[in-house]
Amino acid sequence: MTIRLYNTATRKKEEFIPLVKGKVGIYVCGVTVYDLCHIGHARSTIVFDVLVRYLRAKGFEVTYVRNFTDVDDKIIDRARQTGKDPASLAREYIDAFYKDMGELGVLNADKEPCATEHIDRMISMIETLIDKGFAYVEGGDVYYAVEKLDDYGSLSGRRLEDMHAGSRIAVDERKRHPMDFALWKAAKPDEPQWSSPWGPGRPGWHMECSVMSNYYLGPTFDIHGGGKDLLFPHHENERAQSKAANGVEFARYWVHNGFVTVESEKMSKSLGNFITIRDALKDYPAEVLRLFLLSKHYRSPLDFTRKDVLDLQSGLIRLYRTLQRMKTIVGRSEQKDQSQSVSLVDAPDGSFLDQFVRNMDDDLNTAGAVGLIFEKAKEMNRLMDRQGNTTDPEVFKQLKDDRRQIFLVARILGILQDSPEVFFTKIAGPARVDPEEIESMLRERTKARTEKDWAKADSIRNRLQEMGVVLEDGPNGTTWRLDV
RNA sequence: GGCGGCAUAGCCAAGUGGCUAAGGCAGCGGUCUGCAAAACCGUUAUUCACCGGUUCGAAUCCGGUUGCCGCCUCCA
Repeated sequence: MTIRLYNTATRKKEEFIPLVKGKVGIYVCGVTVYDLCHIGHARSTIVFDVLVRYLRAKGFEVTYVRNFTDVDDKIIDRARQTGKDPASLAREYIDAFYKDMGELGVLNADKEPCATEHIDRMISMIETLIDKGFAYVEGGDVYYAVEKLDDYGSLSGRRLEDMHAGSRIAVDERKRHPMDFALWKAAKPDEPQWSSPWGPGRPGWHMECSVMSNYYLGPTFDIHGGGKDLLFPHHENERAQSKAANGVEFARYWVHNGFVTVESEKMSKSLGNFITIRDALKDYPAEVLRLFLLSKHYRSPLDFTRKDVLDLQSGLIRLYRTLQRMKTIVGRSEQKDQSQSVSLVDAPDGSFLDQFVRNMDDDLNTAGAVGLIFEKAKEMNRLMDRQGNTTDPEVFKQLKDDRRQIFLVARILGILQDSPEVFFTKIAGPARVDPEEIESMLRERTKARTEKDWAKADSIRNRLQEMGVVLEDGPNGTTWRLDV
């Protein structure tokens, strides 16, 4: 069964057939490291994290490249404002990226290059472009001539004439065409700079991705990803540079994720509605955020509202309750043999795993996949309800098998990775209760209940409720948990 | 002005030509319980913004209308 991906270049869902059978090269535009990452960055990073996990689960050998843009106007500006050195500022936010994305369960890419590590190769590519007549030098700057590439604009579906007509931006008169863009920028005083055949300077933004993707994955590779906003001009220009320099096709499948809005408004510094991952993590456990970002199709816009996130949190709590219940009934899951006993590749038709694969194969329908997990959890609860106190080995086997399957798909989505206790603690916040005291109150209440002193039993329960403790009377006695 | 996308129940959200329109949240009724909690069962869209068209058959394809959004400038 093959994966179908929506290819922005053709505006269609297409069957994904890798260049080399069984192998996938994927390049995703990372972040410019001048500030903390926000939930929009989180969405993009998580979507491609899941894509890579899924490809691997399908048996592909994946080379995943995700870059850091560590030289750029914004970094230079921010460094100036804060009196920091641009390089150390970049380092600081690279560290912050790993910390924040790590908390969200994002795995590292195979290659995570910084632009500044590839300056020499960028210079070489610019030289090639000049030699081939696709670029020209003006003073210490080098520009790419968009008119020289016959299909410039085809990736983003634009025509040069249309853009020309709508453009109201002051055009640098050194450019031969208004849409020409800088490959190399002459250095201004006090800016990071590297020597080049055109004098000291730094590369234009698009160069790094052309060079690094080609360097790690070859001139033609399988998947290029990034946020929708990067389609133009960034990806269009990347593609133009590489195609012109290498004379072959660049990325074969272009995958773009949609934007995150906050309470129906685009995140922007001026509106003050920028939500950093760090701030979001103060309000919600990482998995709630992760699941929320995967609960809508990756290409659709996603509105981040408190109500919707909390609604989803309620759902995740229910999944964890099911897992906790499983633990008390059939015991802990055995991590080791999980991967051997269940597999994505030979799932029987119509089975849970088969349905999961069908959803994910269809342009990474994580929302549909999440729905399946809820259905499976309900099925497990039903089994546990029906079984009650008995210990039917058949039921045990079924439950364990169900749990293995849930964990298999949850690992691909990167959820349900906490133990239920840890998860509930994250939601309830740091414990303010003394377990000893609760146990003692519980004993008192149990005594009252055996004496059918309901008034006393209920008053104890109410007191515990006020302490944030919820009781559950079951056939095997009373258990307590933090109210979430 | 150019390009693109989206409109599915109270809210969020799958489904893109044909079984009874997934799932979650919230609500209501029920089972269980001394009462709760949790879980489960039932229930909440004869209908998928609106109007036409294609088809034996459309939420799903085509045309139009309305509304919302994104990109065209740094942006995940």
